[in-house]
Amino acid sequence: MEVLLKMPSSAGLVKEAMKIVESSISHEEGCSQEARKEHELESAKAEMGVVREENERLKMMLEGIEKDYKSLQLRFFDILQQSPPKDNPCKDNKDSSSPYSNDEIIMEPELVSLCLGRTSPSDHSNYNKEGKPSINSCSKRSREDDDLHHGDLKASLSLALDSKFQPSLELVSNMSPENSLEETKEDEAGETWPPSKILKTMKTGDDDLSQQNHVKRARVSVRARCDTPTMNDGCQWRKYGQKIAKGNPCPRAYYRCTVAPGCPVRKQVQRFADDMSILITTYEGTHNHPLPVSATAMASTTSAAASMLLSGSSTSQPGLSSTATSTATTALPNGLNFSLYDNSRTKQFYAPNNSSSLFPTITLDLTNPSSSLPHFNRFSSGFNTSTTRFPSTSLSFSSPESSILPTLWGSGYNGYGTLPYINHTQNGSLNLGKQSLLEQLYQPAASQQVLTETLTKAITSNPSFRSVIAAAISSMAGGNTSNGDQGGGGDNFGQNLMQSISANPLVTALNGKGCASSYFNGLSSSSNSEKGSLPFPIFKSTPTPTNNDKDQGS
DNA sequence: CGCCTTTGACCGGCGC
DNA sequence: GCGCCGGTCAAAGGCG
Repeated sequence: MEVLLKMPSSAGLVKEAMKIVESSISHEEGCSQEARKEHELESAKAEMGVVREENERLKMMLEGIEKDYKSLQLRFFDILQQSPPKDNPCKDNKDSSSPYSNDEIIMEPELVSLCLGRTSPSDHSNYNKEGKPSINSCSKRSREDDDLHHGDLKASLSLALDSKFQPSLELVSNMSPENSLEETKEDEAGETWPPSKILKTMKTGDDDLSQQNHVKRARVSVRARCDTPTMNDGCQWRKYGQKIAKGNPCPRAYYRCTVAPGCPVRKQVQRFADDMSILITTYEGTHNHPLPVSATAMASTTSAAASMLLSGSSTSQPGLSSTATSTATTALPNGLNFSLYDNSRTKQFYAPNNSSSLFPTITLDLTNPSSSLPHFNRFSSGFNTSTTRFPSTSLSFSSPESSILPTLWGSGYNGYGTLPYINHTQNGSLNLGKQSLLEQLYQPAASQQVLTETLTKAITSNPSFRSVIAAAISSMAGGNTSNGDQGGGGDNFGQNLMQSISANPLVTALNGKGCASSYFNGLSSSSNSEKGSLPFPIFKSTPTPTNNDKDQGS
């Protein structure tokens, strides 16, 4: 639009120049060097003609751009008008003829569900004595959201940084609660993972609810190298069972969140059969209580991954699920690769066990492929991938070359250099090849431009990818100044994200230093209320001298 | 004493 | 209908 303002002024300058030239012509009549002057005049006129032509071309271009802009603007408003606010499931839950109706809402590709484990104590008031969400609070919150956002396709990522520089992480997704898959699960069924006895009553009472509950039991499986029985993800867990699963000599342990009574979140921990050093932790459900700071990062990541999974499982994303070829790899700038796998053809995904195939499962592979796992395909061996009722998705952030963020990911088990390695193989696969996204995020400012373009492409190409990026960034940054601006439209999400990244003083400091670990080290030494633990203790596995299978938060 | 783990039993889903 | 398997329960015992 700057050009638009300048163009008329430039045209005016041309006219004034013409006047000056003409006046000079009349003024200099009768001079002795008339021929020379005329020559100059001719050349000046020719020059003016060229400028005029160029001016006309620019005007034409400007008009075209203006037309395109207006048409796009009109289309944008049309889209906004054609997508009215989604009804709250608390309002019309009984009206849903299909049990998947709410899923469709959740899986709206333009919506980024990042409502994760609750960190705000105020939210705790929304739950009743048993720690279960109350319907009233649900409807209340949804009403507030509706009033606030009027159903706009808005999403914003807010990284809150409190005064003590604690990594108080808050992911704000300013959609109505029904767009949060896990919140919906809790609100609808009252309990995400109801015991079998409760399920019995639910079956007799409301089949729709049970079906919805069944459908939405998305799981997030995290694979990480860990020499301890479990990963320390910040939450408190109580072991309630152990089983020998078929096809794996290592027993599978079942844990239940004990941070708050009645918390439906459970996790399964099992060693990878082919590589005992790899621990497979499968999370299911949503915490119905404020999470410890140390647990928010993992909750963010898993929740966002689950959101990505569900969004991809229902919406056919052109270029991802509908690719005719089994595999398509797109090389993006700065070494960022997108590998798209058609899961139904290549069976590239893997499931930790057979049971996971009963539910949509997303796998976050935090192992370093270069260390002991030469290729991702290795995971697919030994797993039953033939009878999956729900597609599985695996996400791996990989940086085989170097070990970045060792403090972040591998503080407890140094030397593993655990790196996120993304493969999205449910509908598509996201392979962050030589350089992981996170690594790029913390590169020096020299590649900032390329990074911006890369991120913009990635964000805009796959809406679900936004969730993962947001979670990853939030997991890394852990804190940021929140300007409270939640009015960013869905189209602006990527832009807002980039602005958040660039405006983030932490990232700025990182860019200045060019070293993430130094930043995190400094952060960890600056202030820490978590008993000396790092501010991002996800996947930190504290070496336990005993054989206890404890996985208590730090 | 309270919390935790262990472990066998039980239940439900699924395939044959 | 039966067996397999995953998931859960709950009693028993251990530990701080």
